[in-house]
Amino acid sequence: MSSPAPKDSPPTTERGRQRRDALLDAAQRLFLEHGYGQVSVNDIVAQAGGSLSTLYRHFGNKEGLFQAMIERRSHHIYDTLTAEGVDELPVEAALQRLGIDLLIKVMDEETLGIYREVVAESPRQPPLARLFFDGGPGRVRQALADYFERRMQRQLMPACDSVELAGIFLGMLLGEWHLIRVLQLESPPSRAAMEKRVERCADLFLRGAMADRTE
Amino acid sequence: MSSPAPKDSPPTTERGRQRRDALLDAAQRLFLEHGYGQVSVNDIVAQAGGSLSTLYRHFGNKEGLFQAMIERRSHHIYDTLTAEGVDELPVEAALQRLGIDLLIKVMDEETLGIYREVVAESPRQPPLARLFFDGGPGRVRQALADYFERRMQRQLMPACDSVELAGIFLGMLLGEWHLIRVLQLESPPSRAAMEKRVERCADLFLRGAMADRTE
DNA sequence: CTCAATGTGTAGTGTAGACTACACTATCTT
DNA sequence: AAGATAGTGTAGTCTACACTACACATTGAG
Repeated sequence: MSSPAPKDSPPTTERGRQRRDALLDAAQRLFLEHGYGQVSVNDIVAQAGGSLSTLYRHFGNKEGLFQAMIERRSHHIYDTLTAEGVDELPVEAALQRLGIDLLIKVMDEETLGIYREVVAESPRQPPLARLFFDGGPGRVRQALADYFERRMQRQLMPACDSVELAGIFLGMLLGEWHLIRVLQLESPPSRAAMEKRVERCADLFLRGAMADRTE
Repeated sequence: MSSPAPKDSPPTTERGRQRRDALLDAAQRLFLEHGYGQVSVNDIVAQAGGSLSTLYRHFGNKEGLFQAMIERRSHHIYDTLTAEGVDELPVEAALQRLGIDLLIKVMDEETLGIYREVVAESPRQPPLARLFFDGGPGRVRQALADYFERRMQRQLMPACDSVELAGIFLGMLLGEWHLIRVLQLESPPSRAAMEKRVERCADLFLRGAMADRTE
C-alpha cells in the first residue's frame, strides 16, 4: 500500500536531464560540504532552483538522491584514472605514475568528502557501500591487479595473488596519510611530498615483491 | 550570553562516578550500533536508567557525551596493545606479533564502529578527530616508530624517517581490508587469514625496508 | 538536624525538516 | 487544438528530538 517505489527514472527529455543534473550538482555541493544529515531537501531545491516535487519525482526520496549523487561522483572521479600505456613502461615508472595519479585523486578534498559521507551513511544504506567501492577503490585495485597479472604472464614477476598484492601496494601508498586528511588533522601535503612518498613506496614494494620468494 | 559551559565535571562522589559510567556505557552501545545522529539523548537515558538532568549535568550536551565516550574508548582499546618485550625478538617475529595484535583489534566490530562515528562526526566536531587519533592510531604508529628508532640506534637497520616507515607498514597491513570491513562488504576474515596477511606483509616489508639503500 | 550538593521524573517548548497535496504552467507530439 | 508528460510553487502536516523547568528525593558532612 505504502511502497512509493523510489523512482530510478531514466530522464526522457532534454529539459528533464538538465533539471536532474542541477539537483545532483546542488546535492553534491551541499552534502559534501555539510554532510548528509545536516542538509535538508529544501536546501537542495533552493540551491538548484526548480521545485521540490521534481526532486521527489526523480529520486523518490532523500536517500535516492544521495545514492544517485554518490554513484555519479565515484564513477566520474575514478574514470579519469587510466592505466593507458602503462605496460610499455618499466615497472618502477609504471607504479610511480599510477601511484601519483591515485594519491592526488584520493587526497583531493572532494574525494575525501565522498569517503566521509559513504562511511557515515553506509550502515543505514548498505547499497551505498557497494556502489562506492565498486565504482571507486575496487576498480583501482582491480586495474592494478590486472597489470600485475599481465606481468606475471610475461614472467616479469613471481606469481602470486595479484589482487592481494595490489591491495598491499595501495595500502602502503595511502597509509596514515589518508586518515590524517579524512580527519583534517594536517593540511594537504604538497605535490613534491606526494611524489617523494610514491617513490619511497614503489621502491620498497619492488624490492619486497619482485624478488623471488625462495625460502 | 548563551554559552552554557559544557561541563567536564570530575565526578566527586562514588555514586556520581557510577551514574556517569552507566551513561557512557549506554551511549557507547547505542551510538556504535545506530550512529550518533540516530540516537536521542532520551534513548540513552532510557538505556542507562537515571535521568536526563544528570546527563546534562555531567556532559553539558549531546556532543560532550559523545566526545567523552570516544575518548574513553579509543584509549581503552589501544591500551591493550602493548609493545612489551618486542626488542628481544627477531625482527620478523616482532613485526608479526605487533601486526597480528593490531589487525585483530582494528578489525574488531567495536573498533570499526568507533572509526565510523569519528569519521562521520569529525567535520562538525574537530576536537574529536585529535582525541581519536592521538589516543588510537597515532599512538600505535608512534610505538612502532620508536621500535624502529631503537633498532636504528643499534645499527640493525638502515637509518630513515621512522615515523614514515611505521606508517607505511601499518598501511600495507590494513590495506583494502579495513575499508572492506568498515563498509561491511565482506564478512570478517578468519584468524588464520589475518595471520597469513601479516606474514606476507612483514616479509615484503622486511625485504624492502631492511636492505641497504645504496643507489 | 540541617543544609548543600547531587540525582530523579515528568512534562513541557521550540524548532527543524521529510514528505504530501494541489493547483497551475510549459513543452511536445500528432 | 488537445492531451500527455514533466516542471513549478506554495502551503501545510506530522513527527522527532535537543534542551529546559521545576518540584521532589537521597545522601552525607558537620
